[in-house]
Amino acid sequence: MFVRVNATNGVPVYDQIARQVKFAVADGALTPGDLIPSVRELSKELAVNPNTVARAYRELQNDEIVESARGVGLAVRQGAAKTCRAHRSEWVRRRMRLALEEAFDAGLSSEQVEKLVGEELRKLIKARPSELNSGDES
Amino acid sequence: MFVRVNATNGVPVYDQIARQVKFAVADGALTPGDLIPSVRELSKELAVNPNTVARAYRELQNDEIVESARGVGLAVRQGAAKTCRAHRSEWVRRRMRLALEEAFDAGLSSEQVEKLVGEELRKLIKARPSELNSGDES
Amino acid sequence: MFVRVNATNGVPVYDQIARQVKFAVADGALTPGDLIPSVRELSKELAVNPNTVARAYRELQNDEIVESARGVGLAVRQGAAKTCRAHRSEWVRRRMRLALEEAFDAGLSSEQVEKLVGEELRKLIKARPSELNSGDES
Amino acid sequence: MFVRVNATNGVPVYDQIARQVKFAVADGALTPGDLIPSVRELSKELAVNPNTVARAYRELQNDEIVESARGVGLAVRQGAAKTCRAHRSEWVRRRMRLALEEAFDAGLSSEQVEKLVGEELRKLIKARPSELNSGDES
DNA sequence: GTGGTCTAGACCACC
DNA sequence: GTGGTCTAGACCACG
Repeated sequence: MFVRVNATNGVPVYDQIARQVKFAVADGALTPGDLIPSVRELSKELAVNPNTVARAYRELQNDEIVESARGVGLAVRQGAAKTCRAHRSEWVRRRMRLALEEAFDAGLSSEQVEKLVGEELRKLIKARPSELNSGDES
Repeated sequence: MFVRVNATNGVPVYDQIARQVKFAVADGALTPGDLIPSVRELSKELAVNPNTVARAYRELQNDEIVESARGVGLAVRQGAAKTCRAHRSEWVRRRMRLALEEAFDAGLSSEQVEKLVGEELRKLIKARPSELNSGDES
Repeated sequence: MFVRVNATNGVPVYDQIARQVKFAVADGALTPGDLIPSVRELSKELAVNPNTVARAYRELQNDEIVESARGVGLAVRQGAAKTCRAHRSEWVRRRMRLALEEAFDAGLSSEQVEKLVGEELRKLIKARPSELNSGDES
Repeated sequence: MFVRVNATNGVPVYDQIARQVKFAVADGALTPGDLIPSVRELSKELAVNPNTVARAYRELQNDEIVESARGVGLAVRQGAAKTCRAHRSEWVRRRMRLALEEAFDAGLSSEQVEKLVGEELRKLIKARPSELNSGDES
């Protein structure tokens, strides 16, 4: 299954779920017409309350990623992949920009920031050598 | 004044205050013996609840950045600059690592992440040309 | 075929089916004695659960629009046209009144409502020039 | 108070609340900077569960009508009036268009629809003579 | 079986 | 005091 939640990192569980579904769509792991796991199923699998999953799914409907197929379940909408890639891109960019701004606000020079980013990036690439290439950004 | 807070960005106000004081010390804008603004003064200036400022100052005392000069106020401690630079460095690194990890978790390839970071970094450097060089990192 | 359903617009599918059969009778597209499509036939054509069609047909029997012709199917009853026209009229009126009430509840003035209704009405008439005149209202 | 809910008309309570707050902003009854009633307060007044109010308020935040002032409450955002008038207008229009489309789909001629709308409109205006003029539509 | 709404109540962080 | 998150469980309409 494509969803994994961490209940202890402060990020709301419903948010983690919604985001991971979006990323799965962005990657093509879910394609238009696919049904996403039922609320009850996923809530059992993740051992969280069904309402929490329902809340994540509600957000996916608000964002027009998914639509309700009456009495059947929730299906990925046409064109969702594009939306999801855009969301993902935007989201990652925003997080990155925030981190960089914080570094500058902390009083570091651009050289210091550049050096620090490079170091952390290299560490992470070394730690995750097996990254599969995924959907390109819009 | 060296403190500016944003009440609507989700970051706790007391946290913003404490951090900015630390950064001011790291930069040498505050040096050992300097008094930091009184709780009432700063709370008035920032239009913030005095309890919030008090909480920030409590954290600064816990972290041994400032100490109470009885009857006078709170003064920056000897050796605080070193501590603050270490805090700053550690904090910025952690934030950066988190942002990068999130980017990978979102399914981006290392090339995509590298490109994106570079873009955002260049944007920010252009937007803030007047960065003063500040204390080097431990 | 005179029935078309939209599974994603929130209106119950069985309701859409029942109503459209009634409207067909009101218009004279179905006349007393005509057999309506079998449950299995219609369910296959609409790609809908047979239970859903069955439920629609049950309502039509309750409303005395159709009756079971044993071993043959369901047939439009004598006098059904009059009933259907009445249902149609009542239903349309109720929907219209609700929409208008909502507009007032939203805080619009009667002038604003009048203007808005006129605009939408003109748009629709332009978009559907080929309306056939149908049964007059009771 | 500017909110009144009807728990028996099928429309979700949280939806009624969110919409009525929007309409209050559209009308200028709430202006930017105003705090909307606290979750607990409104839930007590309407005798509904606090979570239900919270859900309505969450939607208002998603729609950028309102923003959280940390520890203080939810405040109407700058520019919300414009957004709210647009939402209101769009919403009323959509409801009206649906009702009119339904009338045509039911097989009525444009003359019949026009007549029917006129009748219902006159009835309602007579029943609500004291409509105050409110914010114009964008 | 599916999702949707609502209630009741706990716990948290923040001001 | 404020909102935010999560749990637990009930009830409903739909297929």
